[in-house]
Amino acid sequence: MREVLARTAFQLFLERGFERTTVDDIVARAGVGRRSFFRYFPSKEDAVFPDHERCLADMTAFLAAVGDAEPVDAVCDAARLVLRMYSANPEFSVQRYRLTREVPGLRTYELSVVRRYEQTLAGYLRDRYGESGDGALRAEVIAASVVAAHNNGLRTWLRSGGEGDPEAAVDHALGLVRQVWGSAPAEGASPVAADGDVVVMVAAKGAPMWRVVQQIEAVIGQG
Amino acid sequence: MREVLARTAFQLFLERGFERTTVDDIVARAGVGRRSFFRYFPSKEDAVFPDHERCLADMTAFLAAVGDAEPVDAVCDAARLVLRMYSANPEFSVQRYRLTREVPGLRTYELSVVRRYEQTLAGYLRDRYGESGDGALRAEVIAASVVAAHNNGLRTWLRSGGEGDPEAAVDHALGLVRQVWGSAPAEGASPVAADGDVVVMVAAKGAPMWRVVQQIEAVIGQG
DNA sequence: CGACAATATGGCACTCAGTACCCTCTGTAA
DNA sequence: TTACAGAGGGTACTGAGTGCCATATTGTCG
Repeated sequence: MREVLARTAFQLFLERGFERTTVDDIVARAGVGRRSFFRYFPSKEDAVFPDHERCLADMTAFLAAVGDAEPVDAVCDAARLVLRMYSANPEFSVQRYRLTREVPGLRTYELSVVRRYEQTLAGYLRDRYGESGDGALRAEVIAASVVAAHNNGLRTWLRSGGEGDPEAAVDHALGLVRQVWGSAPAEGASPVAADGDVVVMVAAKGAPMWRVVQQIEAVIGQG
Repeated sequence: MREVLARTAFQLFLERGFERTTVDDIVARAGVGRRSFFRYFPSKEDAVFPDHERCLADMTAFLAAVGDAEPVDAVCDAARLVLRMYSANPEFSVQRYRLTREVPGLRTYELSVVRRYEQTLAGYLRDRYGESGDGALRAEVIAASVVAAHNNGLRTWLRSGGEGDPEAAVDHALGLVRQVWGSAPAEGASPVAADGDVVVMVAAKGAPMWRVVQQIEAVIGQG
């Protein structure tokens, strides 16, 4: 029933546009009562994103289950759950993308959903980094970076109409974040230095010690 | 008139809460017609953030005026414009912060405003970095990082009730971003290397050339 | 001074999202 | 059969936001 409503609503949104479709239109075509619509969807916008609640729960569960993996890697993997939700239904995702671009109300709604993902990631990182010092700051900045990178890759794929490999675009985008935040095997290079490699470390004077240590560990494979 | 409405509305929001205050309540107390309210504010939420449009325009103008400054520094400075708007009215900003935290509708609205700042910054960075390669990706990730760092510093100050120096918190937060993204005079270090300084740069093997160059330029002062 | 245009404001009626409350139907257990 | 529970339907209401038109108010020209 919930799915019937979501499907009917989406179809009408594509036909007449989001704002020119009333809830009465939806329930009329679906053959149910108006009250039932709001039982399944708290708002008209929710019918456009019927699967984000589940995905958010999946992400929370995923982060609760990852053990002592590198934190940045963990949140990158968590972000990939969202990508998979999109890539599971390419046609739907592309149509929804186009719809969302055009409707301010849907853009705003999507923002609030994205924000919840970001806060989920930030909460995990805060736990890992600790509240002391700049832990919370790092957590929030990294979470924002991961979300921005993920969305960049995702949108690249969506704009292409769902052609090609979405994982590749997102992996590449997340690679930049992992690289910058120190958990990074840079593309084209082996993740650890082999014996005899000449490793030149470059850092700004006064770079914080945790970053220096993190970089070194990443290169010599002690991370 | 616009300011009278904003002031009256905010006062009522503090007294009765946002949702329990109707537009009719506002215009009744302000002594104007209901229609006039929506002439000045497209929505009830807008009355809570009456100065963001101007600030957004200021940011756009600022970015259009900065010359060939280091891009990350430029967007950090642009973000500080927002901070200054908040710190210009500490009492109001703190009250609004508390109000916004409690009202989902206001949180969502604020998100959409923050997003516009982020897109303004990203647009500037895109121009600077160029569309080719990962320019757009870097622009979006850096913009998201700057916004996240700024908001972290800002919220730290707002949570403290407006005590202390907001600039310090935001400078510190933005310092992390500038540091990570390569335009960084790390705290406590001189921004450029002096003659005879021993500068050891540390980078992962295979790090992209633009980052290495950027780091070097930042340290030896050619950027 | 008066006519007049332009802009600002108020009033009214309407659409529509979202909510509260209550009703009906259907299936199940005793 | 009654008793009950839970899903769905109907009705009426609040309140945001819009369109349209009437009414000041202001400024300018003759």
